[in-house]
Amino acid sequence: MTPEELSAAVRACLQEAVDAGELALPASAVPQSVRVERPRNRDHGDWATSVALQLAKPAGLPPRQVAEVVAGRLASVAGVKSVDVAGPGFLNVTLDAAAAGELARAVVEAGPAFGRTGALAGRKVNLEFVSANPTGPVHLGGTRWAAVGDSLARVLQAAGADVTREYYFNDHGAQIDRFARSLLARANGQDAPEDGYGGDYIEEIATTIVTDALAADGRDPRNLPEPEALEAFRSRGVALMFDEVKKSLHDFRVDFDVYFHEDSLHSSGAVATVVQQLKDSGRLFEADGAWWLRSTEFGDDKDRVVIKSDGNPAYVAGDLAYLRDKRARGFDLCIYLLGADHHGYVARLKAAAAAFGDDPDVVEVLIGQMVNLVRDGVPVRMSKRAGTVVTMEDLVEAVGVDAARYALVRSSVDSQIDVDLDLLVKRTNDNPVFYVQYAHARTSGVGRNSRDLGVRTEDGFDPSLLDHATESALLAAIGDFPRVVAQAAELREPHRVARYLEALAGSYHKWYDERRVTPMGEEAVTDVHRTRLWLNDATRTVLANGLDLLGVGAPDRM
RNA sequence: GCGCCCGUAGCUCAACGGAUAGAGCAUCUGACUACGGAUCAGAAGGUUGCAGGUUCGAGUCCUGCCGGGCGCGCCA
Repeated sequence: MTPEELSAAVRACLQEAVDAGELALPASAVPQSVRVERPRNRDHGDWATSVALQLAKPAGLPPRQVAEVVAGRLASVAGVKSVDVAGPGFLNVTLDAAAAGELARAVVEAGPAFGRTGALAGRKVNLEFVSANPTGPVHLGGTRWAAVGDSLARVLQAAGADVTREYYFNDHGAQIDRFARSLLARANGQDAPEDGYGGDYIEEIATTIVTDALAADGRDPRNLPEPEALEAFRSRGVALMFDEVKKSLHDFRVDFDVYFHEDSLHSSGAVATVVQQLKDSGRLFEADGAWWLRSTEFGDDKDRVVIKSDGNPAYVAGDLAYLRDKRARGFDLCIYLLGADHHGYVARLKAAAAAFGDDPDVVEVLIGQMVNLVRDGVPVRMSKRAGTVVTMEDLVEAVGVDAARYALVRSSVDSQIDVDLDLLVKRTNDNPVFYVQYAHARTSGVGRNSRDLGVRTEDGFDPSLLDHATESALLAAIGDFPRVVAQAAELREPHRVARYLEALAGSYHKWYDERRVTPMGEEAVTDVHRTRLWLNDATRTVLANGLDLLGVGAPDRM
């Protein structure tokens, strides 16, 4: 029996009780779906629901009395072993071992599909994340958003959404000009300008640009007149940096469906069109020589300049056109994953939607807190000047993709997290990813061993044999997976999957310690071995599906 | 000053408004002569920053403080 089936059974019992006049409840008070959860304390049964507590008030009865009514009916449902009313009115349900054990087969047969739901079916979602400026490599903060964003995309897809991963490439404006000037200066052996970029990578790119140009046609771009030289270094530099960023992301197993170039919004005239539309609809006003969007009408804390007094579009102009573009491409939900230093954008992006008469709820902004670099327990301020910037490549080189992704995705984005490179390099066991991966490797090993000794799942399955406490705990954990995934998708919190996997791995290790799958010596193969192998394989399926949602490998051996 | 996030075990972090607040690491004690000990069993460790409030029930919601982070450009 799956939790979904139990939930439906509880609801049916409620409905019956209402129909029979045992509960005086308005039809609207009967919940559409009853929440069934694993109790924290295993003594409280396999599953629990607090529905009686919630219905006590509308029913005008003490909660325990409501619970008794439901319990009486639920106890006779096939597969339910016992129902207890506990505490203030919780319903604690224990399933027949056989009914609970059926889950093992269902999971194995579902395979990679187990955990997928239709919770977000029909939603066309644009998920924008990382979107770092092409003026340098992806740093630690961007790495967090890469891990979280990609995992969130996978979780949303598992919930049935149609997801496009998108990267907004800010290849337009003053920052890029500074980048180009920095490259040119370095190519000429000069220091970077005061407001420029000075990392080693600038030197490398500058050198590459010159070398490539000389190899191509023998013309040194440094000898061009300054405007042309700047343009040469700008376009080549951005392209090289872009390639490097893409490569880092790819090596981190994060590939975007769309790399959107901000510059294209300006060169295509999209920005001009959008500005004209806003002028026509009276959403813009002129003051101090500039054109302003009256975004305060839509919840922003101040109005925003869209066209600067020098006639050039301000950054928001690109945001406006970009959101229009996303909507025109058919997305009904546009999620932005941004760092805490951008939280001021939330109101602005919502206003960008509202200014066009669009529903602000199509824009959803997730603000993630910063990543601190720590060395020996002391926070290190990341600074390009001091050479203390840690990049995505540094992190991967130090701990590997699996450990890096897992460490960054297992915490809520609301929490600031500390990354201590020295610690991660020294004691990688600190990372719970190995606990989870080891559990998967163990399921694989058990499968290999038992099959070598002739245990075949297809020869038998008797779920009533799964009667040990560690077995009901493991089955309950397995059964919880679809709910966890759906909840992670709904709340946009992929870290829940990681925490769930740690608990599942724990349940598996405890079971492994208590129950043996592989026959000993000349022992004959029986349904006990076969049935346990089903449970082993079911666990392996869920661990693999869960790790996949995090973009972390599920090794067969470690 | 205003806005957003955070404050939970020694450390890093969890916990749809639910029952005795949980994991990992660190500390201590046990378990390999048969599935890999990257494991398991157990101990210790907490006034969930403080003070009020909401209700059957608050780490979670509301108000006010205290502490930390990040923002508040005709920069991008």
